[in-house]
Amino acid sequence: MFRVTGGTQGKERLVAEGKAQPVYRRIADELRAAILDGSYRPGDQLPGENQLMETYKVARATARQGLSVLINEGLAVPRAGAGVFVREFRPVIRDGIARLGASTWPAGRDIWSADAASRDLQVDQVEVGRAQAPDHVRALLGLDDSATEVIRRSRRFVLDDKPVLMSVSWLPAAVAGATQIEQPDTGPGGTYARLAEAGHAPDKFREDLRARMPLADEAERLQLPPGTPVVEITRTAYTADGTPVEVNEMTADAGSYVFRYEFAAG
Amino acid sequence: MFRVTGGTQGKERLVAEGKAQPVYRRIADELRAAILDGSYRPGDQLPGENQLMETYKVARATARQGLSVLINEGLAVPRAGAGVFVREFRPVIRDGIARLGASTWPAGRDIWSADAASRDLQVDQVEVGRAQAPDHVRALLGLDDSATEVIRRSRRFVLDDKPVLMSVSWLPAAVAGATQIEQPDTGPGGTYARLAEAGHAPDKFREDLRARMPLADEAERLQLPPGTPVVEITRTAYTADGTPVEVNEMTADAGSYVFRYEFAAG
DNA sequence: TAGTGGTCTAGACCACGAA
DNA sequence: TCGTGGTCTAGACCACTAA
Repeated sequence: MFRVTGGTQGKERLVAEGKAQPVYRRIADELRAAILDGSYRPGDQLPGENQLMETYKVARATARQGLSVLINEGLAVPRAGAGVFVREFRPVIRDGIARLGASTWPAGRDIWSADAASRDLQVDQVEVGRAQAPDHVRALLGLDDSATEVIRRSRRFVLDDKPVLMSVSWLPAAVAGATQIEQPDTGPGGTYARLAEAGHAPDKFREDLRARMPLADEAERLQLPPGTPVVEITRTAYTADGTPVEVNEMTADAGSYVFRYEFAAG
Repeated sequence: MFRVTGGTQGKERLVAEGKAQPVYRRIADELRAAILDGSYRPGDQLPGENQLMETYKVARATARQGLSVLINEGLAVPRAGAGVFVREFRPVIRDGIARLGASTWPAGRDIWSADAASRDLQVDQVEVGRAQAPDHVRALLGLDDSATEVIRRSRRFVLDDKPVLMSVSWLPAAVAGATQIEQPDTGPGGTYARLAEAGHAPDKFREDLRARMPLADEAERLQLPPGTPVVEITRTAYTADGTPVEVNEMTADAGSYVFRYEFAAG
């Protein structure tokens, strides 16, 4: 053989195993197993590209591809210049239905260490003003073409110096115009208290949740490492007579949240 | 210059733009913009590796890396031997709270085309039997060390020939033993009807939702293309006196579901 | 300063899908 | 059969982090 550069070889071994497994998958599988069985704990440094090249006798790109599997699975996080580390997962619980007193519910130990109270939550990048409602918001608010002006409130939430959620809220100008909702600071009780004062008290809520991978700009604004999905929540508030008065679109770092809903049987 | 092989060059252009952007990101950005503005529609084929190599005068690996960005963002799906295509998104709505009659709620046009009724749902890979409860389930069920035996029911749901959800349910043997819950077919009304007959009617539910990337074996069982997160739902059912009687862990294809919760204000 | 990941080149062989 | 993506080699230069 006078082949000078690469090409795939060594399939014999793989075939002999009965399963044609690419090398990079074997690397990924072994690292994954070591992470899941606790050989590497959250925060630990994993073997890097150079070490994997030696251990498995592969080219840089192949070692890299093996690591990229774990990174895309969200099990590992790369830090340029430092190494690849096992991801840590410490979410906050977001209670979708706050009205149910905690006492109503059995204590039931939590899976997640919910020390939310002791954490530091900041609000950031506040933008408030009038705007035209985008199509899907217009549909949800039931606005006809003659009244598409809305109050738009955009904010970012930062937990312990890490951005965790972006929120954009739309309210019909006919409902929320000329109230404190048009100001960055909505005052005590927030938007819903102001809506109540204006005779549009929210009475029912709908939340639609969807998970997907972030676009590049979302990943940047939320400082998401690769392998981190976002949860998109579309919340619509209705008055007692069924009129929609607010649509709130939230984009949350999936690694920072557990979403909890509690409800009674029919 | 007599450099024979690679290395990074052409940074001049990038610096001139004021932002050092790697080539593969520029490729990804331009393709993404074309997808988002509708130049490519869901299902359309995108330019492949070979074409991108020509268009941008880059090596195969670089073109590939550009495409991988879109694939990991879930915007594109690769089909070996065929090409890379714009992803189609047609989720089903899962209603977390079924008790609220549809009539209670304003019609409010849906964002998602919810034609769930006309789709074909199959149940698959059913496994029913006795088992030891894993630690976190034991904690949620409040089992002490003397009574850790549970009924385990594992199933997979397939919608229109595409697996969309895996479900594993655990019930204390003391509660569900010697009932039809131990059989693959639980009979009319299902598990909850049998629990009610046995004097353990579920009265309250808690659902904890979390999104993450699938592990390799989950991606395989759910036939998930890369760039697709899963939603992990941990549902606990309690009787009226607060005793937990079931824990159901579900793993759903995030691309197939929108999760909906509706509730009233406090 | 030494080591890490990030980006890139220029090739190669393969299995698979569509025509 | 031909084009596609999937896997792999063997290099290179860079920016960044940590000691």
